[in-house]
Amino acid sequence: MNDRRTSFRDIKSELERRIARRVWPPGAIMPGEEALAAEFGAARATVNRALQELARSGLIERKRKSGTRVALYPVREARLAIPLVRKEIETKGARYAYSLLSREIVAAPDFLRARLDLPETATVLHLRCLHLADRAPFQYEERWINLDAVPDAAEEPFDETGPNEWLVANAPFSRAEFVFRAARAGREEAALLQLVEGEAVFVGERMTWLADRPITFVRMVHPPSHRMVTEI
Amino acid sequence: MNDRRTSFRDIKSELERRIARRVWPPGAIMPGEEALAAEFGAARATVNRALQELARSGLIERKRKSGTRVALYPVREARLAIPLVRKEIETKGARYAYSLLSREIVAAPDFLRARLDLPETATVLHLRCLHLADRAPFQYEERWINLDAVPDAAEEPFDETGPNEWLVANAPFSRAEFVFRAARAGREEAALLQLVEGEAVFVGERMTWLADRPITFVRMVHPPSHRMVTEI
DNA sequence: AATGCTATTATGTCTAGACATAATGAGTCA
DNA sequence: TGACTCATTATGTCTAGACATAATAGCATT
Repeated sequence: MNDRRTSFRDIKSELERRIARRVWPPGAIMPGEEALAAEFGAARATVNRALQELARSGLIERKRKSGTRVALYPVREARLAIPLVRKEIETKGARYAYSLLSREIVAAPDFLRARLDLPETATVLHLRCLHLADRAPFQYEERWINLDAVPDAAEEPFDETGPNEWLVANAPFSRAEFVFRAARAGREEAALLQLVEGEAVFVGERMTWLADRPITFVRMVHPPSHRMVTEI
Repeated sequence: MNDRRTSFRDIKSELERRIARRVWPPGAIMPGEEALAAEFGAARATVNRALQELARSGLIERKRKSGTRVALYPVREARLAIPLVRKEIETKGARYAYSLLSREIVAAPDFLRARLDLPETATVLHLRCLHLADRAPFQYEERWINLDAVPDAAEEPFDETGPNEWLVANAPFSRAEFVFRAARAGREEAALLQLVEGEAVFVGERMTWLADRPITFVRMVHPPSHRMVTEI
């Protein structure tokens, strides 16, 4: 028999169970790390790790001196995987195709400078692409790449593979910000996605930074049939 | 002078910086924990924590025996916080208001039986509510609660506070599925959200289960000004 | 009553050392 | 050649003890 030591996972799931069974109802203060460590026969650091993970997932709230309490309104977190468009399409069993619509190096437009906090002198690579699934338009991508941060991008044609694939392999990021919203298709978007103008489109925007240097901003427009799905 | 010890945060950001500067390009193997610990003059556990956090954020990949390498195709996961509508509105500094539009107990409609995998005999509580931020419509909520799983809900009037607040405190869930999409506002939705019919709305749908028992299905409709924001 | 100091307390983080475990590769045997 | 065993190695986790830090409560002072 392998009597393993109690792991932080065991402690974590036992605490989860107790919270679910309302041994500690929402808002209640839980025992301190010291007490839990004694109960589980583990070191305080082990209990600490379990509690920190629970706090990160939003189930409990911790404050120095005050102690640890079960969250009153647990902010549940869904993990939203952000795959490459190509992978996303291939996962659905459809054939992926890509086409580059335009490519130009320009001074950063005002809205972009504001969004990414770029200097006046910044030049960017502006790309417009279309991603298709089984010949049907799947995503219209409009992207700006900060050439000060990623000068190599200026040498890339991006005519065979999309800029996301290249960036993923060549310009890692440490921070990203996502915005999702609904909008009406403009004339150009509608034409590209084969929609009626004014149709509802699902828009995702992403900004990425690497150690506070802005890397890229991308707008991804999907037809209304698109579903963004996730689960806990 | 207080020459503080090097923290796992310092190590983490220094490693991030080096990855950014391509000291270790994507795919490259980084030094082992032991070596990094020696370099930074810290304990291995401290380096370990920094590396684990970087791995969790997707920037690096770790494997026993093989070592740690900079991710080639970082599969990034955004954490999507799903707060209570009320909290969401209050966080923005707006005044929250709620109103119940209708409440009835009915046999589960077909589409719902299919979505939640309910038996033919299932009865559900059907609620329609409106959430307002500073008197402006913020979210139209249409909800079905499985009364077989949550019988107490039948006793609740839901005229003062919304069903989500009650459920959060009274019916925990273990699994949830989310769908986000764009759609055009129907006549009723448009009227309630004070929009023109056919306007683009942001729709979120959520299904929850507790140990495989379906709890509730909710459709949340937002006006096009709505932004769902998250970051890594 | 209001303010400021101080002790207390629970969490946050670090260290040093240990054992656990997965993955690899080399060596052994049929 | 192929299957198996075993040593090696880097990460994964745990322990015990220590100091750091934020937040609080109580006390003293104004």
